[in-house]
Amino acid sequence: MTEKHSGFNASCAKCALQTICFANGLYETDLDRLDELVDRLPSISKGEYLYSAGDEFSCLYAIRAGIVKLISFSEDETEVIHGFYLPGDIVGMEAMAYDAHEFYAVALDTTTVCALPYGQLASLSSEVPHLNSQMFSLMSREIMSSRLHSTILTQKTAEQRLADFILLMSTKYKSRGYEHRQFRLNILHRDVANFLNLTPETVSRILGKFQKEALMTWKKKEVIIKNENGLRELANDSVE
Amino acid sequence: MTEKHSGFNASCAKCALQTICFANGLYETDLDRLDELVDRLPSISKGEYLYSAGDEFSCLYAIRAGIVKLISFSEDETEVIHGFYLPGDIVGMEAMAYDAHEFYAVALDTTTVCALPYGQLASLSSEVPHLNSQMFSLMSREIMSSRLHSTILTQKTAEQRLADFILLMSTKYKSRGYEHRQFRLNILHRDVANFLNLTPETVSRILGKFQKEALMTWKKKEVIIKNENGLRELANDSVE
DNA sequence: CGCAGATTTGACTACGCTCAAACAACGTGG
DNA sequence: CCACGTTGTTTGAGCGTAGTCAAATCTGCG
Repeated sequence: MTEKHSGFNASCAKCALQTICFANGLYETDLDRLDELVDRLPSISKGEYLYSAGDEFSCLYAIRAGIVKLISFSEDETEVIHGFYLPGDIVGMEAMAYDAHEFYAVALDTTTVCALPYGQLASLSSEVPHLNSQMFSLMSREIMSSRLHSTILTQKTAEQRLADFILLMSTKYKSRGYEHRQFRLNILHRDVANFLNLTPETVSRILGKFQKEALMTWKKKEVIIKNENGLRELANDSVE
Repeated sequence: MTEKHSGFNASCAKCALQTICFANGLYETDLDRLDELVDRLPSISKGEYLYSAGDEFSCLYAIRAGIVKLISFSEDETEVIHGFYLPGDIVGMEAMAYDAHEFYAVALDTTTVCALPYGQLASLSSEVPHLNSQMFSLMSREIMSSRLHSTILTQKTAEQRLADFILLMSTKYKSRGYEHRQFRLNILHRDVANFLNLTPETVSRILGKFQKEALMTWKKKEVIIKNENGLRELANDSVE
C-alpha cells in the first residue's frame, strides 16, 4: 500500500471532481477500491516537474488543484506545448504504451495531484468493467482533444485560434461548475502563443484588438469575457 | 455470433499482422476467443466510407489490406485529414468516448478490415489482462502519433514536413516487413498536402526539388527513396 | 478517345514572424 | 517592505515562407 501524505485528502467518494475523473459512474464499493490505489502527493510548486522525458512510466496523474502543461522539446531546444491540464484532467496517458515518458509535465502554479500506479489501476480496471470503459473514454477524449488541437492549428487564423482557446478554457471552467465569463488563468501569454503556434507579439496584438472591440480582456492572469457570442462568431466563422 | 464473410479469412492466429494488432502477445486460447469476435467484412472500394460522422459508434476496425484516411470537415466544408492508416493499424479509437462518430474513415484504395464490436471487445478485454493492456497501448500510441503530427506541423518547414512524411511511411512499411526504400503509396499529393497543412502546389514544387537533389521520387503512386540519410538529415535539422 | 480530376509551373501576395527596443510585472534578498 | 534585476509584454518596422490565383499539362478511367 502506498504511503498517504498530508494535505486535503478527500476520498474519491467525497471529491468534487469525481464525475470528470476515473471515478465517474462507479458504485460506492468500487469507488472505495479505487480510493485505495490513490496516492495523494504533496503539492508541487510552479516550475516543478511531475515527470520528465526519460522517467520510468509508472503512474497516471489526476489533477486535483492547479494547472499543468505537457511539453516536449524539438531539435533546436524550443519548447513544444501539447496541452494544459486543469483540475479533474488526467495526465500521463500518452506514455502508457512505453516504458519511459517522452514528454515533460510541468506545474504552472502550485499544483496537487493524485497519482494512480498504472499496474494497480489496470488490474482494478480488469475487475471493474465500468472503470475499464471509463479508462477507454478518457483516452479516447485525449485523442479527440489532440485532433482538435491540430484542426485549430491548421484551419484557423491567429485571431480565431486565440478566441477558440479562450472559449475552450471558459468551457472547461463551466463544466467544472465555475464562473465561465471571468476566471483566473495562470498561463503565460508566451505559453499560449506557443500552444497556438503563434508568437507572443502576435498574441499581444490580438489581445489588444479584442479589448478595443470589447470582446474580452486578459490582464494580470484574469480573463474577462465581455461578449461571448462575438468571440464565438469570430472563432467559428469560416475565413471566406 | 457475427456472420462470416467471404474473402481471405485467415484467423488471428494465422494473420501476418498479429504482432501489430490487438492480438499482439496473446496466448493461443485467448487468441481464439478474440478470433470469435472478429467480423471480417467484405472489401470496400476506393472512395467508400468505413464510417461517417453521425454513425453510431459500435466497432473498432483493424485494417487488413488497403489504406484508409481519417477526416473531418471544417466550417467552410474543407476536408481536414487526421491520418492515414495502413494494414495492421486500428481505426475508430477516437470515437470510444462517444455514442456517435465525429470523423469519417474513407478507403483510398480497395480495403479490407476486421470489425471488432466494441462491447464484446471490452468484455473480453476485462477477462484477458494482456488484451486490456494491449488496448491501452494502442490508444496511447494513437495519442502519441497525434501529438507528433501537431509537432511536425508547428516545428517544421514545408520541406521538412514532406521529408518527415515520406520517412514515416517508409518506417511503417519497414516495420511490416516490406521494402522500405521503394513502395506503392496510393495517396493523392493533394491529400498529403492537406495532412501536412500545405497546398498541392507547394508539395509539387518540393517533390520537384527532391528529385533534382536525388533524394527521392514519387511518380504514379510509386515512391523511391534514393538517399535515405539525406532525407533524414533534412527532416531533422533544426532551422537555425 | 475524350473528359474530369490531378499535377505542374509561374507571377504575385499576405499573414504572421523576426528583430529591436521600450516598458511593465514579479519575486527575491537585503 | 522596498529596490532592483529578471522575466514577461507591448509596440513598431520590415520581411519571408508558403498561399493564392490562373493557366497549361498530364493522368486515368469510362
